[in-house]
Amino acid sequence: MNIYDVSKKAGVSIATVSRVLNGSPNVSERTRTLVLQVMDELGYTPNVFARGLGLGTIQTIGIMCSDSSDPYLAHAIYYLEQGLRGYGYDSILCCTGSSLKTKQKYFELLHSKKVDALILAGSKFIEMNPDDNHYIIEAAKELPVLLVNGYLEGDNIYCTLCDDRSATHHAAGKLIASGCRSILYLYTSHSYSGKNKLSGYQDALKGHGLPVREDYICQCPKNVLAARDLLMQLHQKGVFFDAVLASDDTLAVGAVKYAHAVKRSIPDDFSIIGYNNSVYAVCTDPELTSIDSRVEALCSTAITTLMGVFNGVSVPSRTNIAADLIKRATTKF
Amino acid sequence: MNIYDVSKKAGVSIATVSRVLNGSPNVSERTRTLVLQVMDELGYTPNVFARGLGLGTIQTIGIMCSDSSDPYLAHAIYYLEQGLRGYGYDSILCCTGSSLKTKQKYFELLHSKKVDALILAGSKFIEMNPDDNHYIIEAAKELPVLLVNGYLEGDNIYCTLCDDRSATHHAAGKLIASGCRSILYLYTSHSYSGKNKLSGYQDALKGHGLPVREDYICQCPKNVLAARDLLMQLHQKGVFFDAVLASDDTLAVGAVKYAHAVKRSIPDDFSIIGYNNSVYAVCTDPELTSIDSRVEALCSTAITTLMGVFNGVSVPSRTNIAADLIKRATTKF
DNA sequence: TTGTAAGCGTTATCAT
DNA sequence: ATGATAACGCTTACAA
Repeated sequence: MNIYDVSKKAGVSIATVSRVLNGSPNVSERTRTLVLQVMDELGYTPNVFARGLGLGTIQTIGIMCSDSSDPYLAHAIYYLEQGLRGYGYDSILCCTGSSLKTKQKYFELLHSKKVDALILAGSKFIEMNPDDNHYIIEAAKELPVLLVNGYLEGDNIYCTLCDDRSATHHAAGKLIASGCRSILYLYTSHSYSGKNKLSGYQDALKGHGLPVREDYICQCPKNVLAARDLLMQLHQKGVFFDAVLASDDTLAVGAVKYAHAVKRSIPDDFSIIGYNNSVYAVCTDPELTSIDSRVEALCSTAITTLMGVFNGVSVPSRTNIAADLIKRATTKF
Repeated sequence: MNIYDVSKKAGVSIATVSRVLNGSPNVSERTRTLVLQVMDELGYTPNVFARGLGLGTIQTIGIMCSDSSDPYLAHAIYYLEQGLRGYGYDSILCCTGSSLKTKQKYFELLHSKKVDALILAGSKFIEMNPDDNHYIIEAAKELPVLLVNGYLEGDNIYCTLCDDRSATHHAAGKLIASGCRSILYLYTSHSYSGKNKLSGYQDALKGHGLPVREDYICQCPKNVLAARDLLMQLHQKGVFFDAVLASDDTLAVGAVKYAHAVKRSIPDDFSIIGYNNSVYAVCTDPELTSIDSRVEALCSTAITTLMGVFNGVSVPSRTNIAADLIKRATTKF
């Protein structure tokens, strides 16, 4: 079942069939309907490989993420896949893990599969050491690379990101304004966005004349119980804190559980702000105040940008989106 | 940069290059290393389309799921993608939503993309009306179809599923044994697995001589707050229940929040069991007792089965996996 | 408006 | 062990 079968049955040449297939205007209405009807009768579907061979493209975007089971990335994947499909593009997904080596390997793999563009979802793809990002810059010479919540400068590289720095700056400011003086900052990783979040927190403290104490900046695995236990330890060591600002809702949930365990009252003498405004934020009692990083907007902007690139429209190489602070019950404001 | 360039530079024919590419034994060691070296120098990568055209396959599996942002499915996608990649297969992902029409559309789409097999992840793909599943049976004539946690009988269709019926049967039994007499069953949808879960619950009640009351079987959107509010309403209406068995952890979290809101003590006068043993189970205080449906095992079994099919090995058309009951703090046992 | 024929880069089947 | 060459099914000049 191929284009020849259709052309034979319709009594036209394969070129005409191809034209119908590709919506060329140079086909008489009569022939077009005839061919379409024959296609339908035969249940014909064009062979994607042959088409890809001829066109050098296959309407497919490669999406890389470190871990599709992370709720933030899971949502991103959802929005990306849906959005791309709306433009007629398929998505091929790669979960890379977080080692640089595997990231590079999958990057090459997608590249060799001749995807039309590559979307790197999440802030995990940009390494601190600039040399380690070189492979991305190189590859961008051959296909557009989109970063969703990551930043890298380079030709044919487009970034859409949430203004994490302002978000934590604002959030920390609100905590301070509501009376908190010893705000613990909990984070999971030293990514690009991780760095920004941290600096927002630090600047807010400085801006209010509060000391930035290194021992109030704690790294923690992205895990509810790990966060709870970390806070318990700090508590037992006698470290005093009256608020937690977390780089992820998971950690903030851990903070709620810590407060329950040691019977501190939220938000009266202990405030908590999470990040991502995920379902987790609403699982706890009291429910979490959380920063909404607006994944959906991020993803749809990324896709709009990509389509612009495909259409030769001039698009910004970097788009910033402001975060929202969703107030719930773990803060006094 | 193609096979001709390599053949020219290596001074051999393209056939030889192709043989090297495909690891044919009919190549002298000298020629092989020479060709490999030239490939390396030229940075040659074979064109996937041409290859697909010739072979009719592209080492890619289509994965369909209703919503990749659902934690259960997100995990499934992760395990499937990783597992398939381990066998050298790419995954192309489709999030279908839950309407039959779009499911069919994406099914056709993946089919037309000539994926080597189709994996339907989650129980949302099997409709109650047998006619509506006909398209799957038809398509299975042309490529293997794998159901992860769904069941459909048909040629070239392979199912791996969690024994949901036994799981809820066992869980409800434990609740009854621990003194609960009015167990509310909360569920989200009438899928295949949904039906099984429900019947496990019903049989357990019957088995213990307890009445199965229709008004104790409640449908609820898969949403923490919706579940909480539903229980609040029931409570206000004066409906008495001393336990909730939920078809999803999300609903169980809602039950915890309900208990907090009306100040019922867990587990002393109110027990809760969730389903899926997701991160949600550990977000609440007290933490949820939950049924672990063992997605990872499900997915890896599905992949093993698929590879068996590809290799012409005889594989079971249906594999059942027993669930675990993870005891935490929302139950008395 | 339509048809012919030359690619596209592989794999596979012949010979040699 | 190696080389010619015919598929594979499509797109796209170029001709008509």
